[in-house]
Amino acid sequence: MAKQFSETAHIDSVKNGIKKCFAELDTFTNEDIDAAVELITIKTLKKGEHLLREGEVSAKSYSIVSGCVRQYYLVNGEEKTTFFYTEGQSIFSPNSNTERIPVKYYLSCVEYTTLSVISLENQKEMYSRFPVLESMSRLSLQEELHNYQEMLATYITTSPEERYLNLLKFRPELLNRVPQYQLASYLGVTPESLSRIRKRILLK
Amino acid sequence: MAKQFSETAHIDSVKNGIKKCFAELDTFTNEDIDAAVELITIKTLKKGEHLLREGEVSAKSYSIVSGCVRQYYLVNGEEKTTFFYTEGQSIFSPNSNTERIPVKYYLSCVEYTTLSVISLENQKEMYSRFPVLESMSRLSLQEELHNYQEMLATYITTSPEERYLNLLKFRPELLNRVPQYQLASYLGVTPESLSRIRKRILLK
DNA sequence: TCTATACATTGACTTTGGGTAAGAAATTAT
DNA sequence: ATAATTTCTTACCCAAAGTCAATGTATAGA
Repeated sequence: MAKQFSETAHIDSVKNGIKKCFAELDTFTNEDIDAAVELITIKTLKKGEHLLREGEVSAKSYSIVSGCVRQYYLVNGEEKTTFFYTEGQSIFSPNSNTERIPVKYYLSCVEYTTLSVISLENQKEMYSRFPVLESMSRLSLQEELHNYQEMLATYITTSPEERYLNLLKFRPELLNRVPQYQLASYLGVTPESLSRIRKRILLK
Repeated sequence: MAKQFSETAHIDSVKNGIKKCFAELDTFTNEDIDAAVELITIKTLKKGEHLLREGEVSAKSYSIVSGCVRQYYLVNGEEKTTFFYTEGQSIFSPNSNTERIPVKYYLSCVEYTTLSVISLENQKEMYSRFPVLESMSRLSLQEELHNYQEMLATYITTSPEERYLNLLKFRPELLNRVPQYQLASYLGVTPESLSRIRKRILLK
């Protein structure tokens, strides 16, 4: 990823990828697809750059094409990580979007990240033009709610060590992509404790 | 709540209460309201009775009129409480409803509880007849998602003691309604630890 | 390539929570 | 009202996690 990497070429190829996704639904004509993709923009962010900061109002929905975005809160000077978004996951702040309420968290890139972005206005337009997409999004809203219900339940019912083992099982890629101190705060422990947990597990 | 308590009278008064709620929206005629309320049933449950058990498929949505419902998981013999629903809150299992997937948790009444119930079919009918209600429900779905995002974040970023203090601040009624061992598992600790936490706080 | 910085591990010590068991207090049922 | 049961508290000891400080190890920048 040095001299010969062209951002514009990258973005074009991403847009083509999205068109292919639409094509697979095969309810759309080519013109439909072009029109829909017109409503989307592609955004790339370098490692460490922020997508959103505490106090800002979100007026967009994102979907991760490649890379990793971390959600964290700043609680008296400390970053408390609450989520990692990776390929295929979408990011939106339900009530900030609809009610113009500032968010309380940060969204920061763990690595070079490519996102598809759609503004609220364009989203409305897209839904009114392609109602299928709206029902799809309602379904994914429901699924997302269900996911969060389960995540909360899992968090309440497990110890840090179990959470680390769950991470190993269900999102092993994260371990190689994310610095340990961020994983630690995601698991609800200090980096020192995570280090000890890892040691304990190795000894078994 | 003894001899002179009449269940049917209670249910009638609850239905009237609901009609008044609809009336306040004032987009409905009286016939509309009657028709809508026809689609709803009222259910009462005694303390300790279950609304839903692990393995069952939920085909209904509930809203608490009065009382308190506890959600818990059974993890190798232990009840792990993950939520308390009280007056005004609604209970539904997004993906069990739409995908017919069995739920993994229990819903049990902490005290005598009155619920309004609507089946999925009736819900569809209600939405097609009164589209306002559908957009309202989509909004509340979003809000619910936002709530869960915040709850997860809060849970990750706080200690059991802080969570207890938060409960004191934001849901103090729960402390008098819910037995401590259930609160304890909701806070992610044993009853003994909650007892110690309470003592520690008193000493400050 | 070397250096500065960030990140990870380890150790000593403190605090907090878990496990068990016993007894006190409060509820519930008879 | 009394007995039975459930719930809550306390005490003990142990394990796990927090804190602080020191030491390695990686990484990124100059």
